[in-house]
Amino acid sequence: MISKKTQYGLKALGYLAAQYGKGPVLIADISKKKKIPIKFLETILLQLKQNNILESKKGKGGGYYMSVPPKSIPLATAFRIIEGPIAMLPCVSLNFYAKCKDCNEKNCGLNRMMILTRDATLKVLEKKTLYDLIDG
Amino acid sequence: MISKKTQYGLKALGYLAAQYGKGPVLIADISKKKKIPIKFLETILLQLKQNNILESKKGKGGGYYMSVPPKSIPLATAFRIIEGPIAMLPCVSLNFYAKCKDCNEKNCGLNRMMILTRDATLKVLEKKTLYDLIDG
DNA sequence: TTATAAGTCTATTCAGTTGATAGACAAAAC
DNA sequence: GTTTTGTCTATCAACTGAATAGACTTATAA
Repeated sequence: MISKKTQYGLKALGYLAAQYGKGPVLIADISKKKKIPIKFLETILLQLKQNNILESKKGKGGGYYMSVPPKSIPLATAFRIIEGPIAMLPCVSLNFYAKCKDCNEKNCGLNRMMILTRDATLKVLEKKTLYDLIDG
Repeated sequence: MISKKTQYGLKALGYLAAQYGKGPVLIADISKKKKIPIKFLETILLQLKQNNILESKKGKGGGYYMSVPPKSIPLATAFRIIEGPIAMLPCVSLNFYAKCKDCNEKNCGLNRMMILTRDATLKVLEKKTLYDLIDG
């Protein structure tokens, strides 16, 4: 199960993907349309900006927007920024790897299975993009 | 990321799968070999027993054991008992479904993507079994 | 140049879950 | 009937998730 934060973040990205090319969108607008607590949403959008998924403009007429085509950003990229690892265990994570204490990975049955599921999930998340999050 | 509990539980099952047919195995033995805190392990094994994945015998010569071939139990079954849902969101879960408040599922881009990843994961976890958790 | 509209940052809160431990209890074997 | 083993209840600290409040900064436009 992913966190509410990730769920909110991906929903917001889907909304911004749909508005791509139409200029900045207010946080308050996203919050209202996607039913996301506004203060919570603020922190998520900021994090996405700091990781170059979004850009923003302050002041009147400001807001958040995508500066590259939604199709150019895989879901996996956004997912890793908001949620973190895609893998089910640190010892099979590509981007957040951590060694498994008390366990020889080369020999571990669980490790083998978790690699299989990781690859299956990754195949989807690497191929699909923010464009695919658009409703309808 | 799955919980330590699930990680411990699956490791224990791999160990018991390897001992299939050899009689009861002590909790203390599993704990020692798999480096799992014994009291924590107790609760996990009990839960697996209550869900018919394991059987147990009290008293001298007792312990936990599998009463059906490890190959007959898909990983998905054990996973759902210990961890819960396999899907990333309640609104795409087959066994733990919950409606998505404030969101029309038929229309939701995120919903569509999460179904794809769920199916990819499920394909592995339904096909592989406790037998595949055996080390080596 | 000032009023206002927006995003940015810090900090705090509260609830729930995770991971773990202690100790009493119950049943089976010898 | 004593020892060995699993079962149950209770409790705990630590962490994380989700959310909120409020002060601060920057940009626009009148």
